[in-house]
Amino acid sequence: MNKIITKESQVIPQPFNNLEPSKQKRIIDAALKEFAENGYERASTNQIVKHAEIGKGMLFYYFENKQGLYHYLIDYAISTIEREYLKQIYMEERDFIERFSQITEVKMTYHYENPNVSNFISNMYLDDELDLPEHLEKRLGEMMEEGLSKLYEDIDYTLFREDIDVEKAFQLIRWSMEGYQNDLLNELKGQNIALLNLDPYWDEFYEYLAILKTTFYKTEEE
Amino acid sequence: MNKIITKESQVIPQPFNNLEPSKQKRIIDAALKEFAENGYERASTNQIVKHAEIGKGMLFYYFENKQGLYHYLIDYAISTIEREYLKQIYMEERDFIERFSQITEVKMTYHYENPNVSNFISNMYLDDELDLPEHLEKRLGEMMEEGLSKLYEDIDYTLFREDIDVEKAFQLIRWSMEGYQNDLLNELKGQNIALLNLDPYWDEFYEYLAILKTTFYKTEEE
DNA sequence: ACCCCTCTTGACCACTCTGGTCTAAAGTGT
DNA sequence: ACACTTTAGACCAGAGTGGTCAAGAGGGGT
Repeated sequence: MNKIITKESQVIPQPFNNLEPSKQKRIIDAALKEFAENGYERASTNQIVKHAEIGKGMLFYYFENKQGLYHYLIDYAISTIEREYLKQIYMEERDFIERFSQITEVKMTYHYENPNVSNFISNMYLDDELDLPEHLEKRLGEMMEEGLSKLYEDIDYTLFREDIDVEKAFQLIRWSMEGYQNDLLNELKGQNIALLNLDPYWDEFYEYLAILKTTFYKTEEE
Repeated sequence: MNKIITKESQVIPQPFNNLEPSKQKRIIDAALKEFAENGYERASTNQIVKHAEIGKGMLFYYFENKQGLYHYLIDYAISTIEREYLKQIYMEERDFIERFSQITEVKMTYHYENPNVSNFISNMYLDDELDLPEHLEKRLGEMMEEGLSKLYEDIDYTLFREDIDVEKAFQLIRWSMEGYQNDLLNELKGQNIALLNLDPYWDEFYEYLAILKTTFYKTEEE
């Protein structure tokens, strides 16, 4: 017997956990990438073992089957996102634009340090017709909720000018920053980020933030 | 001989053009959808003939091969987009927010009346590793350029408040409206739009526009 | 020397699907 | 009756699928 069953009756692949971390990482990365690029159905276990540089048999020795691997990856992705992205957000900042700016920075950093996880999770949401076990659905829901609370909790409403609806202002600011982020990601796609100096983009980003503050916040004169 | 060669040495499928329009449409729609959902490589000609309700042989009687069909569809898509979307934009409106609002309306209408073309073209841009013949690349470029000029040409800069960079304001407004549009499309995805009353969403959209005007345009007091 | 257990490989399986061909027939016009 | 166009789908060779399994490698205990 080389699998143990936890209280949640979730199968933990023991031999896999005992692997040298570098090999573990190779497999996880290869799998995340394959699923991210192709979705669950079309992802090929043959491609995964090829890129992970392991024999075909090993994948099914470590994991029960393709679906088991996929569920493991979702679990893995949620854990790193919570640990390395959500937990990094500094909640003492009560200025909405500053808070969101910080979230954008953390998110971009995370995206470039874990591109496979990042792509895997966003494409997983697009994959229809896959039903996940309850405990994963639950964890995804919790992650979602935690993300939302990081965005909106404890925000100082009094900074906003009074002639506009604050909730709508939130959305407009969110769309603006996400739009900048998307355009940027698109522009830099395919380039090796390690060789790239992102500072000019951050400067540009801060200029946009300044405009958002000018337009959506109260003017400071008495 | 049932193909004719034009001056641009582009193959026009003559028997296909002589088809009853309803059958033509069935084939085009089935193909657009299959390519949109799967990308060029993974789109299946078997699925196309099945959904178009024609025999397998017919597809290769009408078109030289899979690639010929794909190129025909790109050409077709560009034509309808130019005719039914770009040409509908009213250029006399010099207020940027109003202009963009109008573009959003036309685009949404087009999207719901031609969802297959719309999805086909946007997913085509995501498809790497396909190189198109020069005349198609050229037409795509022209379409792009026409779209951009519809957005920015002849805009009245004097409406904007003077303490912000107008170019950056353009982007912020663009991201805001595109963000609203994306969120909405996402929310309504899968629902039958014919049965849906979109008016409340338009009302909400106009409220956002009002805020954008309040924040980015000059106040009218003397 | 031997056993036992874990770890590893890749050939192999039965199956599905691929783009494309081709034969044979049905329709159409004269 | 004949020529021509249009139609359907069985068929092809090849590639790829998730998953299995027999065979062996490595290492610790005796």
